[in-house]
Order: sequence, then C-alpha cells, then structure tokens
Amino acid sequence: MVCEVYILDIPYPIDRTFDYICPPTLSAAVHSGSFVRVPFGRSDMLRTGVVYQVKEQTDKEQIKPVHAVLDDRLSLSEEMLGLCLFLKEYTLCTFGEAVRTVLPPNYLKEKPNIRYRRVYRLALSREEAIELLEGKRLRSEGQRQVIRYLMDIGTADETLVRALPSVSSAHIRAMLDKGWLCETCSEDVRNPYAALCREASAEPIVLSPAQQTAYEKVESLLLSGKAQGALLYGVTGSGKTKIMMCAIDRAMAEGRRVILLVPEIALTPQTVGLFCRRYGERVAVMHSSLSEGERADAYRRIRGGEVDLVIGTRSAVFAPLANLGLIVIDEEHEHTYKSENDPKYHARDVAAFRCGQTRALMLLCSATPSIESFYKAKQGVYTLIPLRERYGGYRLPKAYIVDMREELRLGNTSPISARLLEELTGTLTDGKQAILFLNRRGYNSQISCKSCGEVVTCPRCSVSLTYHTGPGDGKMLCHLCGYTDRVPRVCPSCGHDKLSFLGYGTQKAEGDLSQFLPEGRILRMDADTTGQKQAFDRMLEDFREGDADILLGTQMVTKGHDFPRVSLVGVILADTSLYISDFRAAERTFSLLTQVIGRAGRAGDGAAVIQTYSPDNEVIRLACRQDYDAFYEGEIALRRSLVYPPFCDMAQLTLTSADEGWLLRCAEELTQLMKKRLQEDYRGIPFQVYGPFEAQVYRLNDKFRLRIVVKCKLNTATRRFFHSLLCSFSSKKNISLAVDLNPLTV
DNA sequence: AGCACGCCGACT
DNA sequence: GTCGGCGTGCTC
Repeated sequence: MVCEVYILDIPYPIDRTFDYICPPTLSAAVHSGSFVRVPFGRSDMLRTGVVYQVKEQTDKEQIKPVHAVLDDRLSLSEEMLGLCLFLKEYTLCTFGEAVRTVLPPNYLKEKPNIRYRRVYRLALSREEAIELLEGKRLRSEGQRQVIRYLMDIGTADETLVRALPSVSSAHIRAMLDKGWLCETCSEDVRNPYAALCREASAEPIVLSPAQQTAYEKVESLLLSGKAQGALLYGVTGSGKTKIMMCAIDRAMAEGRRVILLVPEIALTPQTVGLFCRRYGERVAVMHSSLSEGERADAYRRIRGGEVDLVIGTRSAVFAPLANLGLIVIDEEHEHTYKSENDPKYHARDVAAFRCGQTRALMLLCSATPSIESFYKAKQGVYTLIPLRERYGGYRLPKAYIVDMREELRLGNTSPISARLLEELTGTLTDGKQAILFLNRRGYNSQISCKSCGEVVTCPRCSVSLTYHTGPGDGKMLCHLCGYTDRVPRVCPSCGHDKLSFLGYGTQKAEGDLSQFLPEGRILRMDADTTGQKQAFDRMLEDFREGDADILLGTQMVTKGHDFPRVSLVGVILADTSLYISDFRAAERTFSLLTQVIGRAGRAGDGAAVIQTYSPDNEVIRLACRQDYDAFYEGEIALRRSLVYPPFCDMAQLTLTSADEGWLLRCAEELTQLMKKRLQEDYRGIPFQVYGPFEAQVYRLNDKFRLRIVVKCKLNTATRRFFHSLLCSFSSKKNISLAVDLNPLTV
C-alpha cells in the first residue's frame, strides 16, 4: 500500500504530494486525512504530513516507508481535506499553511491540549461507610464530610469535593491512601459560555408580515436541497436577527448544522447571550480572545458532533461541523472577513465553497452590502431578499451636515461645531445619551517644527508619530509598529525649540468635551482604553447601563450595538476615510456613516450631526439619507466604467525587503519576468499590470515594500501564472514576494 | 525550510 | 594536508 503525503512546513515550490510505502502494521490505521510521520530529505528527518490518498502502486523509484500514524482522533475528514486543498489553490498557499489555518493553534503538538478533571467515588461499601461515620475512630471532620457527600451523590469531581466546607486536598490524599476513595480522570470541557447556555429558554419569535415574507424566501432556499446563496438586505431596525434565528431554527429542525459568522466587534456578551439562551448547550462560540485550551475544547466538541451551531469570527468558517446546512454571515460587508495574515482568504468565499460542497445555504446579511455582493444579487447569482420596513419604534434619525469651513469662517476653531455642542447640550438636558465618532486615537496626530517644518516620524516606519497624553509629558507612539519615545524638547532636525502639535485625536476630543460640557460624563473608547476584550465588553455594558452620557471613540463605537437611550450621534470628521486613494474608499465611508447614524434610531426621535469639510460630497449626502440604493447605482456605474471589481478581479503583489537597493532590483526583475511570461507561456491572458510603486506605507517596521497591482480574471490559468511567479521568487534571499488575490485595499 | 555536497582560503 | 566559509541543488 502506498500513501500520497503532503508534508507540512515545506517551501512553496515543492508543495506537492510525496509517495510513501505504508508498512502492513500501519495500513489499517491510515486513510486519506490521516496525519503521519515520514522521513524526508537527505537526512531522513521525521516530518509531519497529511495523507492525501491511499493507492496500490507507485511509479517512483525511490520510496521510503511511513514511520508512524498519528491518533485517528486528529485526522481530517474528507470535507476538511477538500477545504484545505481549496484554500491552497485559492489563496496560493502551501497545503501545510492551509491545514494550520483550518485547525486550532498548536493542534499538532506532541501533547493534546486536553484538561482532565479528577472524579471521586467511594471505594467503600455502604455498610463500611456508615460504620465509619457512626464509629468514633474517624475523627477528621473533613473526611466525614467527603464520605457523607459521596454517599449522597455517588460520584463528584474534584472541584465539588474541594468546595465542601473544611475539606482540603490533604483529606482527599489521606482517604486515597487508605483506599477509601477511588479516583478516575475524565476529559473536561473549558467553555466560558457554559453557564449562559445552561439557562436556555427558546422564546417563540413573532414575525411581522414583511418579515414573514422574507423568512419564507429563506426557508424555501434552505429546503431546496441545492447549494444556494442569498442576500438578506435589511435596513437598520428591520429585524434581520429575528429572520436569522428563524432560519437557524429551521435548519436545525431538518437535522442540519449551522455556522453564524459575526465581526469580532459585534461578538459581545449581549449577542452571544441571545444565541446561547436560545440554543443551549449545542452552541459553541469561537473567537480570538478564547484561550488556547478553550479553543481546543470547542473544536473537539464540534468535531465530536456535540455542537449544532457555531458562532464565531472569520476563522469559525472552518468549523468541522458535519452535515452543514446553513452559513449565515452577518454584516457581510465588514472587512474583518478577509484575513490579514497568510493565507489571505475571505470568509465569504470559503463559505460559498463549503455551501457548494454540502448543498447548504449561504445567507449574507447587511444593511449596506458590499458592492460585489449586491451586484451578484442583482445578477441573480444570489437571491435578493429585501427587508425595507423598520419595526419596534425604530425611526430614521434626522441627519444634519455641518460645514466645518463655514465654522472656521465664523471664528470657531474648535473641531466641535456650535451645532454639535448645542445638540449635545440638549441631549444631556433630556437625560439621553450620545455617541461621538472620531476615527483617530491619541491626542495629536502630528508633531512638527515651527521653524523647519520637519514632522517627527517613526524611525522604523514612514508615518508620523502620534502624541498621546499620559504620565509625565506623555509620549509619542507609532500606530503601526508600536514604537514609543518621549516628546523632544527641541526639533530633532534643526534644534529649534518651538514645536507645533497638529491633528485631532480622541484624547484631545475628550479634553475639549469635558471643558465644554463639564456636567457630561464621557466614556472614551479606543484601542488605548479597551486593551483586552473584557474591557471593551465592560465599557459597552457601562454605557448601556447609563454610567456615562457620551460614548466617544473610534470605529468600535459604530458597530451594531443597540443602545435604547442614544438619541444623538456625532461624526466629528466624516472626511477622513473619503480621500484615501482606494477604489473602495467611498463604499467604506458610506457604510461607516450609515451605520453610525443608525445608532441614533432606537430612541425614536434621534438626530445625527455630520461634520465635514466637503458638505456637498455625494457619498456623505446619501449616507445621511440612508439611501443605499442610490449609492449603489452611482458606485456600480463608476466601477463599470473604470473596470474595478465586480467587473474584474485584482491581485496585489508585494515585495518586502530590509535592503532598499536589493528591493528595487528585485522589483525590476519581477516586472521583466512578468512581461516575459505574459508574452510567452501565458500569452493571450487579459492582464493589466500597474506598478511597481511604493506601498501606502513604504517603510514598515524597518522593511521597505513595493507593490504591483494586476487587474485580470482569476481562473486556473491566471492562478498558475501567479503560482509560477511565487515559485521563481521563493528561493531568493533577503526578499519576500506575497500575492494577495482580490485584496480589500489597493 | 533544512541539509548535504562541493569547491576555495587560513590553520594545526 | 584539512577545517570550515556559504553558494547550489534536492527533497518520495
């Protein structure tokens, strides 16, 4: 018997299967998906690999034997194996990278990450136990308690026994030594949501007629027995969550399993609680701030068939659920669904692949769908399910655009306009709450010299350092690499002693607001104040509870949280994301503004104040009207005429090196190589090549980066082309080439 | 990525 | 003579 094996941790150009002979002693244990240890290379060093296929014969001359087969409980199912191969082809990564992406971290370490708990049982007969308790010989109160307790409930795990008053580990030890207790081990499950899940109660969901109509469409797709894609396009407050839940109920009633993807930022205890209470212990929650053990346990529960619903962020799309019937992607337009690390997959594409394989429904949900998804829905690739009515007292907030140029003309140099201040005062007087959005953390975003004009930049990156207040004189911080330094007294370039501090961040806004509104309680929420996930969750909870009047923060205040008492939303500067040179800048600005304005809708008579230096900008005006359809029409026309996705695919090639000269030479070589191959082996493929040019941030962490951007149609031929480039460049030293297919930012 | 092979300069 | 520098090429 011969195994075709993919070796893990192998360089990109030789990532293919290698044949190994399987000795008869191992042949019963090995199948496709098994993890094996095999000798590899001249030194026959043992490496870990995955069996792709088992066959009878091989035409290879040299063949080495499989050394060992790993525990079958680790092996990949056919579906997971297929998913890895898909990931390899679709992101141009190695099979090993794909495997590690699909599995929880450190899944293949020598020791499985399983926590055991000790379980105790009395090793005494009932009579012996009673005799001990009634006799005078046993004087230890602790030991008596243990005996009484275990006589009562039979078996109990260590934590329960230790929780008895006056029982310590010494008592247990003594009783084990005397042979009175019997100790066994059982696998523990670390699930931080277990308590939430235990108080499950499924309240019936009542749908409005419009919601019912939408749900019925979802249901018919779900029951069609075919792979389907649908876009639930529901405005804020239209009850998308209710429809999602009904769809999940229905899929489960059919005996099929479900993955629900949500953006990290929306995975609050509030959301999780909602689903845990409804679906109880059949739910697993997966996100980045779980500990390694918690992840490993969730993974084992899912793999063992104990879970019907997985709720999680991007990587939860790889959950090894059998009999998958539905993948829901909430806030489908969110950029967090595209991985920033290699392999750079998009969860939406992985979901589409899995649904295709298992004849499941992919249900995308958004109030501001990505242009690509909405286009597909309009083209009939996905079924478009619109949900336009708002329910539950939800009304569209009145949005006011404040012209900040006019504000300057009137002599108000503060970044908080008179109008916003007036609205804030009114909100506080009414006992309501406000959310203020400012997409920049820190105090000042720039420190420059008043004499020579030099801006203080990071020594490792080509960006300016942001001034943050804090103990002492505060500090300067690089938001990209984390470099910090003390604020210089004089200009580092010319020695002049007058420095100016420019650019407005959340820290400064907090200071200004507390000065203007001394009675207002301000909660600042940004990367500096939230730190870990718990702090983030706690701040949101505090604000909901009414511990603060104004929630001031970066992007994280804009996403999907429901605050019933918020009646005012302010955007301190709407222009920041508008003028960056990315073809998706308008789309991102629109969805960001639409979402943040929507936060003021729960109170019924909400208002939004949008401050901008470009009050006539169409994107801003449309966002204020919450008019996605008009925005889409304008944007799709633009994309069509300039040929941008969805009318083409894109690829971004990034060359990175610490040696700038070498980088430039390699970029030239790569450009020539591409040109040559496009004229020879890959002739006839429609290709537009732009660049090479410097990345937005040319120098990052002491490495220089050049980019080449390609417009093309992704298919087998174009993928093979990029593959060939990666192979040619992988052996080059002191430089790396990365290919990002359909990058989110260009 | 490792690791061995191999072909040149300064050592016991 | 030979130890070790890292360029080159291979991995079932």
